[in-house]
Amino acid sequence: MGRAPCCDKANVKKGPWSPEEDAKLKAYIGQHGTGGNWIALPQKIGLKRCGKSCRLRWLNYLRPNIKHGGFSEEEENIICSLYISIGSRWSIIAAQLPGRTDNDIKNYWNTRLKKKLLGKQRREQLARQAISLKQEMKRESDQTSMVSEAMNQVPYWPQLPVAMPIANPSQEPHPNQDSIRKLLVKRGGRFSDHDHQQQPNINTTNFQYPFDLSSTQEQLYANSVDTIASTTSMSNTPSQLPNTHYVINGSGSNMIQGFNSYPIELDDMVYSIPQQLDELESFSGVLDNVNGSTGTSSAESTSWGNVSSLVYPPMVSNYDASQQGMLQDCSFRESGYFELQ
DNA sequence: AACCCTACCAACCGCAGCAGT
DNA sequence: TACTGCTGCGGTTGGTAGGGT
Repeated sequence: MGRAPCCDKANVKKGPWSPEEDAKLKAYIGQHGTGGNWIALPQKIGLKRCGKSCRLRWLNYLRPNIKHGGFSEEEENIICSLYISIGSRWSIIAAQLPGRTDNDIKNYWNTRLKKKLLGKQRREQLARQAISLKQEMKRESDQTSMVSEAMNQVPYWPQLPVAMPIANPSQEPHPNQDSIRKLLVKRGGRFSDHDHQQQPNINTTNFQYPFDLSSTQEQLYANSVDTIASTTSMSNTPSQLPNTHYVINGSGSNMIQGFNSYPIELDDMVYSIPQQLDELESFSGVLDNVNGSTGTSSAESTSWGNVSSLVYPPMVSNYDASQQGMLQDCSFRESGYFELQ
């Protein structure tokens, strides 16, 4: 029944790897590969390490052609675009960036990109608030003589949609669910029994990324954007904004789109993200909810088939929605999409 | 010089799905 | 069929370097 225990946890070394350990692991894998069994590997080499630890060390640090730090602007754009599109599926995002590991990208996002984007958003919102305050003061001074009339007016700040689950009217699987799933699987995702078998093999020295390593960063970026855009509902929902078109698809694809047919600059992206301020933080949370996932990881290992009938409209502050004139434009289409137009 | 704070990053941990027995 | 190990993934933690006071 079963197999031998993974490792004796009381007898394994933890913490930073020494150069000697690195050399041993690198030399062994370079010569023999991992043998498809990370658990047995440390014993073979004579390392007092857990197999998981060896695997992590190899994948994140010792593997050939690994790049550390120094993310380019193109790479930043790719990371942001994909994060907005698919959430914190770091392995899929990493598959788009040659030499980058999911851990590296995750760290880079958490320590820099997230702050960069949030900071940008906050500055932008403050600027908008200042303008609005000015307008409001002007409006009030204009209206001091019309107080009684104003009492009968429609409230200035209209009621906005709130983040409540809304039943998907159609209950039908989204037609693009399959293509999206295929894309993510192709990128190395894990979404179903069938999909799992198609994961790229990363366990030997002849590891290859699932894309053309000769591609330039620009091509990679364009490919990532175009591929995802082409697999989703761009064609039947033309963009109304100059840069982007966002759809929270509640009928199964659990995609939030932020793509058009040309690259989105980081700055543009900040302005076109529909949610305000902390919404960026909760992007993955929204995805979690849509996925029905209750764990800490965002949609980790969630089957697309589980996604069913919940639609979470983006939360937009009354203030910002009013400023942007978006209220009347927020609508549910018959198809079950919620759109910001 | 000493302390504190912040940012960064390597590594660990727990979970989920698959596979072997 | 049930149990349990293996693998991969994403979230989190802890050590450390660097800057400020």
